Amino acid sequence: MNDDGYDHRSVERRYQEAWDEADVYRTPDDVSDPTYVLGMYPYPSGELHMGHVRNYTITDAYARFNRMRGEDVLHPMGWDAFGLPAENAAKERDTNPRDWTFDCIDTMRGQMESMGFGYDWDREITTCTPKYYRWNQWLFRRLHEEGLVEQRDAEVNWCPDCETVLADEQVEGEAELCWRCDTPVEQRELEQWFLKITEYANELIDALDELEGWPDSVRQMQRNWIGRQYGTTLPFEIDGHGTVEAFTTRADTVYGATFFALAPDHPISQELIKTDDEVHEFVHHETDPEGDEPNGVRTDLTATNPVTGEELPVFVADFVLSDVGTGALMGVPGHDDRDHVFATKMGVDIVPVIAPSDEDDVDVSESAFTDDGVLINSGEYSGLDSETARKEITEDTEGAELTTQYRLRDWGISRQRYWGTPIPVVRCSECGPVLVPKSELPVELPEFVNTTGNPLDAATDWKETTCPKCGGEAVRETDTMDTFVDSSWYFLRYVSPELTDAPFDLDRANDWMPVDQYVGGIEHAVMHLLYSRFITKFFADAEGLEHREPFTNLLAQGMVQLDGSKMSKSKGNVVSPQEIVEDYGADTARLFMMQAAQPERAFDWTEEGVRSTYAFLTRLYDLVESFDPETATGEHDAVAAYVESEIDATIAVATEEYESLTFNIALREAQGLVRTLRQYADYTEPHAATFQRGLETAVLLLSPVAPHIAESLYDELGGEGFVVNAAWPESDADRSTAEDRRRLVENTREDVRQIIEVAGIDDPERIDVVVAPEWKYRALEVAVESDAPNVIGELMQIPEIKKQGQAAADYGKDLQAEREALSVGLAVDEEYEALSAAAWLIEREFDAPVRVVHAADADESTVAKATPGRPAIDILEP
RNA sequence: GCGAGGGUGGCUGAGCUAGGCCAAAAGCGGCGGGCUUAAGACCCGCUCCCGUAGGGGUCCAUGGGUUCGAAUCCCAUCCCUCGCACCA
Repeated sequence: MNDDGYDHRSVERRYQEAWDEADVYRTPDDVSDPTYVLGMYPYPSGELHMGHVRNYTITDAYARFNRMRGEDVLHPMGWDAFGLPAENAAKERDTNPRDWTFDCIDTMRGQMESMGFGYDWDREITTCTPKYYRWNQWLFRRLHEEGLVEQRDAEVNWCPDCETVLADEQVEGEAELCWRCDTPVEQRELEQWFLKITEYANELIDALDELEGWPDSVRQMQRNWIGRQYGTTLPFEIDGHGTVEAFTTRADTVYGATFFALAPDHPISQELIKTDDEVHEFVHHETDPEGDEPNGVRTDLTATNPVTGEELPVFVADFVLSDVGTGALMGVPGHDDRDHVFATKMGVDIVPVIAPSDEDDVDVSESAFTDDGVLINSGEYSGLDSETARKEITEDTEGAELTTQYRLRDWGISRQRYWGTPIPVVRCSECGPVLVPKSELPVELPEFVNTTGNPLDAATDWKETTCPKCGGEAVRETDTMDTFVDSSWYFLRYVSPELTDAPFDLDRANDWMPVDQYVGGIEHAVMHLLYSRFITKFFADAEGLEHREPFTNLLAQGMVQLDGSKMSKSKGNVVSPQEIVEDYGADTARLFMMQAAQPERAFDWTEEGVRSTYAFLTRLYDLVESFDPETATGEHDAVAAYVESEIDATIAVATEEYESLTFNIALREAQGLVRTLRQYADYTEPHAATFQRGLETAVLLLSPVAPHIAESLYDELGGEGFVVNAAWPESDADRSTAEDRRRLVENTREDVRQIIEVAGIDDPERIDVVVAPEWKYRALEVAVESDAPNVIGELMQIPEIKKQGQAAADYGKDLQAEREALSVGLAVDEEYEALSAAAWLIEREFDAPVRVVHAADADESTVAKATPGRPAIDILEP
């Protein structure tokens, strides 16, 4: 298909084999503190898609860059191999999840290899193997030992299509759809195993502040998810039903409480159903928690306000949620929007108790005033500001307590599916649930049975066992773990994937962790990343891991789109990586993706972009091929000096950009260098050593992203060994000086063009570029440093300047006028040199000889116009 | 509603966390030129307005402010994207 381009197929195959043979991506166990670069491991669907390619190209390029800079690098890959799709696929294809999964893994590993991703495959992990998941079971035991596992009946999210429970995090949007299959989620009451992530809620939220290597958006999402709120629990007496605690963040508004409300499934509501027909009617028929309107029914009960002693009417209301706060609340219609709506609807009093300030009156008849302010109508507390009042009211009130509430719930990990880690518990009629002893781990999955329910229920031989405690008859727990348990610690397993007596080697993990750069999709902002942080903290507390956070730097990579929308099978707008590799090669695909946009931004895949990237690689290939140092007999002239300075500038910029993972900018530089080299060869006979260095530099700078062709060209240029192991090019160029030089050259060329155009010069005979006299640089320096009100006086103190007479006075006036904007740029010699080196560009463009001259060698009226950073230009017409 | 991030020249999109080097990078598209039998590719320019020597004008969502000076800082408004949401 692309017969015009270089032969990517043979190049890529050759080096993939060579790397493999030389084992170049291996990270030996004895290296010390390698740079740990990790992409989120994939679910082995059997098909590598563009999102994967982008994700793993980022980590691969970064890993290669670090390796070339002499770092030891840990860059492993594995498989998030448990999960429901395997069960569905097995049913469809009449096979079993294990065979299907391993087939998929083999296919995907092959696809990754064809992309040239450099992984240490000796560290590959596969979560569906007993040697991995036994450590999930071990982890479950350890969590249990530390009191962080709990079994309880719970109202759970149930996906009828997946036939399993979902964590809150796995239910999406207002419509409450399953994150995997978009089926509306139902509620069910089931006995569930929970991991008490809430015990870590405070640290999980507080430590976010220190995670400076994470995007703000992700940190904010986690903060929201954890949802910490400081407030007060107040005890309300309800006669005949005892004390009911109500949580409020606004204890300062307690004098404005005019009703009390209970959730429909609150125990008291449930009791009232039996005796109160209206409550029964409401709870069973009218309640509409999904609706926008708050609905409720008045009961015969009253609740005693613990601060004022007032009796408040008690309602059962559907906007009160049993899993928020205590499932009961005090209603303050004057200062809460929703309470206001409800009170208006039910005809409850609305009393203002907070005013914006001392003097202000507040009108709450139409809408609530929800800001903090000053208390009014609040007895002894009137006149206090909201914050103080909250504190005092809480302190003064018997039974009131400062309370912190979280939105975060414990992590329900029970899944009623086959293809997951069996929860290592046996249920004994005598002893209840008993943990499977450590010595009997792993509890391995039985053979798959194709059935409608949970295959583990159907596996009778497996299910029926004896109690480890009393030896009596017992059955195994048939629930398996959420696969997020697998991924909550897999990054630790890579450190010692074969270890048989612990999940990971502690000493090595202490040395190698945390992951220096983690890369993956934003969809894991809460779930996976929160669980991983939780489990890491647990390992720190329980197992002596010396790190409390797993990922130092996190990059959430953007989407790969087609025509502005996400690629997806359902939309049928998928570009297959395999086809691109076939047609253009992995290097083209990788380079195109990396240069198209910053890694965190979405970008559009375009056929045109791919073609032009391929054409670029082909041009580079041809340029290297056609270069013969023997026949390149050019001098080391001004042009060569220019090319050299460009090589150095390119290295300086590209290196910085690679460091910050802004590959797009680094690659633009590298591509710019190739263009410069082509122009060089086009314009004159190149100087062999300079040209050679330029080509080598371009190849090295491109190699992290386009490794195959880089190997081939590196070899062609006489490089030793693999480019993978080559040293990153060095330059002593300073980026800002390099940029000053480029700007000077660009501005000067621009000026020449403008003059020629505006003055209507058709065919210039000669172009003189005159650098400003040295004393002006000196004067500029003085002016920048001076804080005298008028710089001219100060300048005239300097003999060297003073003797310039009127010229000095004129320039001094200019400097004074622009006083605040002045800054020192290049020195006179640097300017002269930069311009001399770039003169050929002007010559070539206007086909006229260019002289770059010092002020001393030029005519006085011309020199007068030259200033530092802005040479005078004199164009001679025939 | 709450929170986060944004609104830049025909389009895409840098710069804006350290205000002056910003009429504002780069790419695309468009225009002109070179190369070529020709097309493509490639190379060189131009692409807000005015201007016969590098000048001037207007400009970075809108309106105000700070400053000698603002795309860059502050305030308000409008719009967009994302996350959370009857959260007490």
